[in-house]
Amino acid sequence: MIAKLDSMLLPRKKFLYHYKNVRWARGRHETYLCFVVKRRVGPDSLSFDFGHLRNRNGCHVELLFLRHLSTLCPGLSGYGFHGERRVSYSITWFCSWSPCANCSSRLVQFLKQTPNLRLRIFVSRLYFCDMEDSREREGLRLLKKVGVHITVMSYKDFFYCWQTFVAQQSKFKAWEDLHRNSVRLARKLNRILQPCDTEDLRDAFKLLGL
DNA sequence: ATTTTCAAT
Repeated sequence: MIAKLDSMLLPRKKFLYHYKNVRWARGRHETYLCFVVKRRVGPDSLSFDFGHLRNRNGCHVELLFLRHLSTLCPGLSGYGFHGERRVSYSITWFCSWSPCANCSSRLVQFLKQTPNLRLRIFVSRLYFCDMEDSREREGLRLLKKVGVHITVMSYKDFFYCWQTFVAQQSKFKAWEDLHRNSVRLARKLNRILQPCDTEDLRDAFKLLGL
């Protein structure tokens, strides 16, 4: 049992390499996704599962996760006796990259027809989000729109992941600039998710007295 | 100052 559990844990070096939130993440040709699944059956029965995945064979890790979802979340789809959804799940995942445009749109599609699933996404780095009009940025906004909470990982999140998903013998030690990078990325994500329709612009102008 | 990105070779 212990051995099985150990093999589910992420090697220390892999975690540090892939989750490092450096500005120029050269050579990260893999993406890791650490997840926690919570299942609510009755008013107070709560169970718990966790693990990690990485992309394989050209398949992005988010889509791989969706493929595993029915096994991970029994009773997620389908209906109970009286036509009501039977089981509610909440999933939190921590991904080394934010989702690409295609993965975002697939997730949005899935979540729209699965209201009994709540998803919270933490990301270490933002994937192709430099251009103002990038499809990746739009994808993140669509995720927000269907109720996904997307957050940039901070020290406490890396710490939690280290405790939960990593085969470690030592306490988590922050790399140089972890905090600075996290703050920079969080600001960038906020700007991306900031609603910017005309209504809001009008309010902003009013506020500025223009 | 500039650099990368769920590879492809």
